[in-house]
Amino acid sequence: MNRITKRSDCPINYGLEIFGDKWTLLLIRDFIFKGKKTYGELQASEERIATNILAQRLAWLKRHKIIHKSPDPQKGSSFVYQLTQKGIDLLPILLEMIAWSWKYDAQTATPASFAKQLLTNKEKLKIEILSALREGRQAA
Amino acid sequence: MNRITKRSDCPINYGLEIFGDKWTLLLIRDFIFKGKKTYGELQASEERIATNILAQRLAWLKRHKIIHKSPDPQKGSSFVYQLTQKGIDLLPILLEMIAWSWKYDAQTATPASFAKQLLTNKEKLKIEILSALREGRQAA
DNA sequence: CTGTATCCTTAGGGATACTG
DNA sequence: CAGTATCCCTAAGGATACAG
Repeated sequence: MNRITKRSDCPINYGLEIFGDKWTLLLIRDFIFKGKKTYGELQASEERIATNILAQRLAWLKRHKIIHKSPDPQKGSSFVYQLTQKGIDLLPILLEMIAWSWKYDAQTATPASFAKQLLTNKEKLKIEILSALREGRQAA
Repeated sequence: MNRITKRSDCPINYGLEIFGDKWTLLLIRDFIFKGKKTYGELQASEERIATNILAQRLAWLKRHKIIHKSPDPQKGSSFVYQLTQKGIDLLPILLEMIAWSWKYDAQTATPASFAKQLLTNKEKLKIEILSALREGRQAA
C-alpha cells in the first residue's frame, strides 16, 4: 500500500499492489455482499476496522478507481461510496477465495447452499449477486 | 501472517490470513506457472525475495499444508517443495487475478494469447496448466 | 455522521553475515 | 546450494481525541 517502487509487471503482483493488503478485500466484500454504501456502514464490520485506516483505504480505492464517491442525495452531509466496474470485477476473485476457504476451512461461515451453487452454477450465482447489488439488496 | 487472534470466520478473511501477505501468491505463481521446486529457484524470482523471508514463508506454507517438503532423490543435501492439492487449488484465484490485471493494468506482462484463452476457455486452460505442472514443464 | 490528526506499537520485511 | 541468525527500519495498522 502506497508503495512507490513497483516490484514487477507481473499481473499477480499488480493485483497484490492494488488490493493485497489486510483490509481492501474485506471492504469489497462489504460492498458486494452486504450492500454497504456509507462510511458508517463500512466501519461497522465484524472485523472492526479503525476509522483512520478506513478513510485511508477509501481514498486509496478511489484513487485507483475501484470505487467512486458521491454526495448522498437524501442527506446533505453524507456521502455514498459505490463500486466502479473495476471494483465489481473483483467479484470473481472473491468467489474463488470463498470456494477455496469453504473447501479447506472447517470454521468458515459460508452457508452450504451458497457453496453448492458456487461449485455447480457459478455464472448464475454471479448474476444474482450483481443484480442484488444493483438493486441495493443484500446478496449474502 | 503469524497472527494469533483470528479476526472473523468469514471465508474471505480466512483466505487473507493464510495467503494475504506480500509474498505468498507470488511463490504460488512460481510453483504453478514456472515449475519451480527448489529453494534456489524460488529465491531467484523477479521480485527478489529475501532469503530469511523465503524460509519463513515456506515454513508457514508447509504448516498450513499448502506445500510439502521432501528430500531431493537426485541430490543428497537438497529438498524439493511441491504444492499439495490445497495449494494447487489456489490456481483459480490466481487466474482471476490475472484476468483482472490484464483488463485494468496497461503495464501488465500477460501475453494476449494467454488472456484470450483465459476469457474464452478457462477450464481448458486450467487443465493445460495442471498437466504442465504434473509433468514438470513450465506453463507460462 | 464523516471524517482528520496524533501518537504509538508491532509485525513484516530488507540487508547481510554466517553455517553445514 | 539451502538455509539460520541478526540487526535494523519502515509502513501498516490500532487507539483515541477531536472537528465540521
